[in-house]
Amino acid sequence: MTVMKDKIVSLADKLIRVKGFNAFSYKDIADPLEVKNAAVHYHFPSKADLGMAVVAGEMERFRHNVQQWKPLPEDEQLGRLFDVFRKHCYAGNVCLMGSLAPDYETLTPGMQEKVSDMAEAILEWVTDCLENGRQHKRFHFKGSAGDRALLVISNLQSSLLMARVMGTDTFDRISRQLLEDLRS
Amino acid sequence: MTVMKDKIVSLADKLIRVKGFNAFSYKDIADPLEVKNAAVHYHFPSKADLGMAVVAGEMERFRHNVQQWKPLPEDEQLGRLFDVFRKHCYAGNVCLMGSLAPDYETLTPGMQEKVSDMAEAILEWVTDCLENGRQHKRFHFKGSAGDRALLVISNLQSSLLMARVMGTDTFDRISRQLLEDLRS
DNA sequence: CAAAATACTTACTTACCAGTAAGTAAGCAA
DNA sequence: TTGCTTACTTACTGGTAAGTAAGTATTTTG
Repeated sequence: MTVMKDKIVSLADKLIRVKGFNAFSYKDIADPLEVKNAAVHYHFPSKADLGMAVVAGEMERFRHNVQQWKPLPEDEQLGRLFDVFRKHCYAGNVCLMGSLAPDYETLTPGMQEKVSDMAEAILEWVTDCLENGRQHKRFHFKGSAGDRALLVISNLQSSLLMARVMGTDTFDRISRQLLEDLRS
Repeated sequence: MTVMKDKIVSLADKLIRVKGFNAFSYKDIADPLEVKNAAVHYHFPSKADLGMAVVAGEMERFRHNVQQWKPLPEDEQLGRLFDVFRKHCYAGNVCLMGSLAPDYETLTPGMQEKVSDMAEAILEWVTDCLENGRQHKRFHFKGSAGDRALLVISNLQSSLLMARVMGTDTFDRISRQLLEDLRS
């Protein structure tokens, strides 16, 4: 990936999180980077190509993160995931899933697949994290790890959405509660 | 409200839930109703006016519902709220908050206020429901009722989003877990 | 050194969007 | 029956959207 390509994806990522996929245009990317919209089309012929690159970038960061967290105890691993979301909250972002899921029906099949893959990858990781954490007595919860993981992800996702509407402390109230529930 | 006005709001409601506020146009409303887009502008001069009418309609339904649920025990009242969301899930809808929150930064101040009011009204009701339910020993949970209510709402909201990406049973897995947690 | 690939710009197209101005048919009201 | 209101239609505007074709400067490569 070239420098410009990186800049475009990074800006698109921010725009998707702040304005939503259908509310930003190539102009919103071209202007700040001081190029013409055709330059953006050169790197990403269609908006769906750009969207898929953004999702792919997020997936790569996620995989890199969980790899680095591996030596940590499970409760701390999950805490790191919460930290990622907390940073997004303070930056005024929502998560990619939270932004793209409402627009899901308007996305190309290619993008839908990428979004769906992302959801499954995160769910799988949280499920394993919870399952292992329970075995090591670091987490305590009823029901299956998979169901509990859905609950955790769903909370992380919409706490960012609610924080946007009701203020940033909404995120902290939800995530604190959630972590406390799991630890006791 | 005239018949046509009702039809427009009802169609707009569906479009917001399925495609998102920024992804539907006046044409999407005018065509199925077999009128011209100017007719829609006649009833709702700007798209924000239409959006606010949709939110107001949802608020009215919500107020009407909770009024009707009042005689029920609190756990059943909350169950009814879950039923409303479940029906949306099966209809392929997300909730209004789930759809409008990601687009929040692109909304007019007037719409932002309506969305914010809606969020607070729902939070207030769920908080009271949980608080009263706990006093009557029908709910059991740690922490404040307000924080717990945030968790409940956040789960309802994003379970609809996740259901869209991962399939409808996602909603049931999350909501079942959530209700069981509260009852025991 | 020539050819080819890279990374754009210029200039454009097609399509759609929200919104509006002006007109009209039907109904009601004094 | 005249005037006013309601509920539209017709016809349009200005703006913006995604996307493209053709050209150009720069770098890379055989």
